[in-house]
Amino acid sequence: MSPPPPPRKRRATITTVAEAAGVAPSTVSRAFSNPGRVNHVTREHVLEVAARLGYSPDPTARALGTGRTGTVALVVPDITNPYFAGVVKGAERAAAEARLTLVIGDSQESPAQEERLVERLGRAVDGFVIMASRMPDEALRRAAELNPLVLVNRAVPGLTSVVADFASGTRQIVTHLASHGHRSFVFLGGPAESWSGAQRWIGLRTAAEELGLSATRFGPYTPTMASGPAAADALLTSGATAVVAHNDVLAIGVLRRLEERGVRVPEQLSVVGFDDIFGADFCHPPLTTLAERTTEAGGRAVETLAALTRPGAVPASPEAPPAPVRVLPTQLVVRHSSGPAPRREVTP
Amino acid sequence: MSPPPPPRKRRATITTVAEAAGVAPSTVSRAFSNPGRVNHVTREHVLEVAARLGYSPDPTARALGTGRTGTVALVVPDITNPYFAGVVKGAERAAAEARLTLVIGDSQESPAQEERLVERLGRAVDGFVIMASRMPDEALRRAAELNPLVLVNRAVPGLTSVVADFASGTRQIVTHLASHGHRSFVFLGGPAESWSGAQRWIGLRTAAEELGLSATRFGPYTPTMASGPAAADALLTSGATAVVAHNDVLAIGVLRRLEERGVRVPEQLSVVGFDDIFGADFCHPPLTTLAERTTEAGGRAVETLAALTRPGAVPASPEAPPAPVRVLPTQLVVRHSSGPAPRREVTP
DNA sequence: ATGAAAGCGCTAACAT
DNA sequence: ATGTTAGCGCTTTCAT
Repeated sequence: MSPPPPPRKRRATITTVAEAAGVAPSTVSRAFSNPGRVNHVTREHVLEVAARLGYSPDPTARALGTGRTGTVALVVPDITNPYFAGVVKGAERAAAEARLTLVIGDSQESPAQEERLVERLGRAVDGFVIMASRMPDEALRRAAELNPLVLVNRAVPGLTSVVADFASGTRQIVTHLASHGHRSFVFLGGPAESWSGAQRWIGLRTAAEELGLSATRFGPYTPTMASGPAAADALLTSGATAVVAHNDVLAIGVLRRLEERGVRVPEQLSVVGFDDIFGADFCHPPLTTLAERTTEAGGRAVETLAALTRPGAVPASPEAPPAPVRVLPTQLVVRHSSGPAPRREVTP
Repeated sequence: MSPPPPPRKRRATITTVAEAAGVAPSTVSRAFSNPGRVNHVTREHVLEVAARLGYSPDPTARALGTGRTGTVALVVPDITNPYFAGVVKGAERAAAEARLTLVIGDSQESPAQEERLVERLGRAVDGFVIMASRMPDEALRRAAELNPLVLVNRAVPGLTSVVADFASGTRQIVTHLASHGHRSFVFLGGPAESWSGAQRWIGLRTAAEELGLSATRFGPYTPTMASGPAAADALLTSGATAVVAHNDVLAIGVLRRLEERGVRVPEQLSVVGFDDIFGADFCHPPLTTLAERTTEAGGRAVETLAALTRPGAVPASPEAPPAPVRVLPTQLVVRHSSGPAPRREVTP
């Protein structure tokens, strides 16, 4: 009944290798981390012995001395959300290029869990890229004092970040709707802690005002498909002709519910999402949505982080210049979930 | 132009705290990791000082001594594949229950990258759960000698694992097809290194034989939507009436291509997938697919791992009993992508 | 109950 | 070019 005990082997250490090779531990160390400062032939020899013993340097022990681990962490609010796939891919590519190991942490949409993760991983990694952080500004600033850190889709004064151009994106959405004769729309809001959610709403409202539409916010809703029915039902009582959802998974959940309830999209109701996730192009009908350059965002974020963690970088400087925030373009992908506003019954 | 230097703060160490609290470092250590072996009031005091200084023990340094880090790694072949979402969720729940931190590594479908990851993370975590490993048996065995390790959807003699019941699952699929009058089907194979891919094909072929159908394998195909067109086109030339794809994302890719080419599903062709991923229920038509208990698999895997990594566990025992493999049931979810075989032109 | 000291695996001066 | 030594932050005997 007890788990089987596969025999565990003791790993070779630098001392083991040193003895077996007849050299000092420091020579072994150099052979691995400072080639060029050791004779070529002894290096060969050491490496060979090490290989035979199955030795490889312990990054943990190394880190204790140097403070550098060669690992960076990407933390996301919900790895289950296909939205983050692009960020992960981009981050992986950039990490590989910078010869960094990437680990992923999932905060499960919980600010507390996110803090715990950052706290816990802080000593084990060289830095963080935090995607769509739910942590309060203050906590983020504190974290940034302990570890290099770059934010994606979250801006905090003083911290470096890469964000999508929501101002432009939301304007594209509202313009699209207006051009189809919609006079108003409702926004299905996401989590209260979501910075990008806030940006989306601000942008939407501003654009609506400029274009003379009226905008109403519903929610907040958890951005999962399971929230679709509640959101859709709320929507239906409002008589809206168009709806913009916090993100695509919520939008798809809404779409499903509308279909269940016999509401035709886009004939009776237009729906627009954010993110252009896996599935947005094959749901029914295919979803009009604002696409971000997530892969690029992930890549740029770890590139920036890599620069921040490179040896020479970042001695404590009291008078730091404002951290740069890099803005990435967004693009509205028009599919079939949005179209002309339904005609009103007008008495002639 | 250079990245902004946010001033970095030095973390408090056990010594800092000891001095500030007027006790020895060992007392601080005990206050954190061995309460009960320190006077209650001094403990309170130490903890308070530590909090004031923002101190928390460095898991890395701790690991150097104890060999335990409180972290486990989940490695997956492609975090981008929605299939893994369930495993991740289950693993997270179980990790939280066992008070373990979970990090995720993505091997990007590369056996080499997977090995590198395991090698690199080996010292930084207490153990691994490796999902759908692409590594050769031998490499896996070697890894298991260095770290506790449990496999998901991969069986290697001697190693502990949790796997889906593909024998039953594939029989369900073939029975479903046979009951609809299909006399043959083609299997769109996945990556050559995929153990579960192999199991799927073996099961399919066996069941087909028993039920008197004929089965043909195509591929291998990369299990992404991008492979859909090639797979679908190959399929079309074969005149098959039914197709079983390596997984859902490939199946959905095929579905899209078929729609493009005007092939009606399921009237002209039935398609079945594996995994029941996000999207399988809202693609067009909704996909018939074999559902696994991925969340349970992820949960059980880290539970098992947690048991394996618990202090007392697993001293090197030479004569280990065969490791248990736990089999989880599978269930065919019939949706609208599969149905009766098209009638053949039969001359009477 | 607490302190002192050794050591975990490695790197980085400092010697030689 | 290589060996010696002193830590890195923590846990853990062993004393007291």
